[in-house]
Amino acid sequence: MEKKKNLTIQDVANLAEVAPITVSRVVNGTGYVRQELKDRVAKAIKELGYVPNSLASSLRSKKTQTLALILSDITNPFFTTVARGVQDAADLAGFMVIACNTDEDEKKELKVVHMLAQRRVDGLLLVPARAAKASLELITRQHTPTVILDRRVDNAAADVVRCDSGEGAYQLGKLLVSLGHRRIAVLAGTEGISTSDDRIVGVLRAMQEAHPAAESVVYRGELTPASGSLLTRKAMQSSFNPTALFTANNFLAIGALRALGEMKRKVPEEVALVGFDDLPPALVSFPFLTVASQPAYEMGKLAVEMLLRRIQGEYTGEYQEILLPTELIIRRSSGAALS
Amino acid sequence: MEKKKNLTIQDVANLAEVAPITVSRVVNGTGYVRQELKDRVAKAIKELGYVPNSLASSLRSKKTQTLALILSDITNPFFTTVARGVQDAADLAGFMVIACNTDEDEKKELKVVHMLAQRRVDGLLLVPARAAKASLELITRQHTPTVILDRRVDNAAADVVRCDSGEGAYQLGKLLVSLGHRRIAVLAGTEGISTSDDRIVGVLRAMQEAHPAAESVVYRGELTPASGSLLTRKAMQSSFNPTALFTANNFLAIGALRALGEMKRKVPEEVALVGFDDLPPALVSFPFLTVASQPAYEMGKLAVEMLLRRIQGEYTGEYQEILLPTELIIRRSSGAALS
DNA sequence: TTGTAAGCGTTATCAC
DNA sequence: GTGATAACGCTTACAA
Repeated sequence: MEKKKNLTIQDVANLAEVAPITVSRVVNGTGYVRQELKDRVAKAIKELGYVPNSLASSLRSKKTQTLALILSDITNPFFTTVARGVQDAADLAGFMVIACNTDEDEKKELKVVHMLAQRRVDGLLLVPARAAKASLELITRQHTPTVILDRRVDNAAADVVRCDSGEGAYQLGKLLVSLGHRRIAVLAGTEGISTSDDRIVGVLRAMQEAHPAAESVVYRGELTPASGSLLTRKAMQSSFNPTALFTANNFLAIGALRALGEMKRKVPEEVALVGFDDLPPALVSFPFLTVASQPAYEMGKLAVEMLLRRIQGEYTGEYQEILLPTELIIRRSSGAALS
Repeated sequence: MEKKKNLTIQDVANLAEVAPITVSRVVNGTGYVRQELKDRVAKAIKELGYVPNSLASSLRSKKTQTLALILSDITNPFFTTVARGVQDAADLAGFMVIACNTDEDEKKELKVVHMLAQRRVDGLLLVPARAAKASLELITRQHTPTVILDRRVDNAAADVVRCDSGEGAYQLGKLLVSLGHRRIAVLAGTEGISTSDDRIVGVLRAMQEAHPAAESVVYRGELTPASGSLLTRKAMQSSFNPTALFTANNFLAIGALRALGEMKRKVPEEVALVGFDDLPPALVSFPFLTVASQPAYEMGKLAVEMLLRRIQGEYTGEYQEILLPTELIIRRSSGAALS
């Protein structure tokens, strides 16, 4: 039977005939150490197969070199891409990332934030579930540097990285109007998710500006394909009889497309479809949807860079908001001008 | 300015007028504590807003309640789904998950495993990059309970959860043969990735069994859409002139489909296409690909359950391998029998 | 440039 | 049931 005892810095120190602190300095590259000692320590570390215990180190130094990413659902390709941006940027700086799902549930979110606070993660990247009130309170009390991602939250003690949802939706709305649409069904998430709220406002503004007589009906539900299908059926079967659909996120668009297919309604010939969030090129063989695309990977990367600046004390100024533009990508689903 | 000092168990103990260890017992639900004291402690915790420091706790108890998931690319929907299964199962047991990407690079993998070892994670879920030799050595030396996911590795000191790639590929091969195909191009990852290797063997076996005269050519490259496109062009432009394509993973299939579209080759009329790994329903409006589907979510969940049994000492027997079946899903891309 | 000593915040161990 | 004490493995602060 092997010994289970873990090697400590003391073991290395003994073998290298130096003090533990010297080993620490070599391992972390802090302070001055003669080359000869460095070599001896390095040799001892390799010989023993010593792996430093970062729990002890973190306990003392109050740094965990760990960030956490809290989002609604890692399964959504938009967030998956954000996550990859986060991980790559964290990696470059020597940080690891703990990723957590909230499923848009404020209670789960609070639970998760509490667990992360216990672990003393150095910083948080949060896609807030609705108001995220309790979580943000906890974060503030604990002084955990935080960047809010993708969404707006009022008076949060945190920096923000998000896209201009209103403007993106406005552009999509203008496009639909310019193509002759006067009756648009808007499918969105439940109230309180700022992206959905802003996007609704954006399309509606475009319609009202361009054509006072334009009508629209807003349908709200969860941000899932199933919900997208359901809302689409409701919209298409209502007396409203829309000629175009606007979906507030990618999953809603996928659901809408599926429902329209099942109802044998041709897109874009019979109904035009535009939405938010492009699907990653890696996932789509034949891009079809007209969308306002958000730079997901960049958002993740930027958010980490901002967070690290706070953590490392390079920036201590007021809370900032980085507002990124969306990109309008016109494809077949929006169709040509109505005849 | 607020005090930055974190509250400790001692502060709670003072306020509740008990010993620190009693607070610990209440927080962790270990040992007996009178209800009255429990209440006093709970009240003190709430009043102060005390958040236990799990670094200290882990240092002493040698448990971090943390698992790590190491995979090639979180951006691949197959792995995203696995990750979600992992996170949900870990969540249920009160564990958090650190997710890391290796990009199929053994060096990155080793680096990541080393960082995780420093953090003393309780267990590892590893999708090994090729042989993963160095990583597995480190893991073995550190006695970190590990489950190998999705792939085969020789003599690893770890349990395994994966799918029967050979059998799945065999079924797809049989299907193609039964549809009349005699010249099949096989697109796969580079040598050493067990899933690709096994799948190649599987299709080839089906072909040779059913029809000795059947031919096939294997094209190897990265497991990306770009690589899928490239290999498809090579295959289609060669004198081999295949009537069917077999892709060893989802990204290769997407790339193949894209290339075939650009080459104006109709699927399945001019070329049939079958592949491994279904795309999650949430991502596809109109499922089209004939595939051998792996139960990604289940795999993640099972792997965690297995790992937890090891960690909690409920199972100490020999290393096990759970070999899951794939599901053959026949859709339009494989076409009907050749005329 | 190197070392000594103390302490980070818990929990294991053993006593009461 | 509850508590005192030491220990987990490292780094800070300071001394040499």
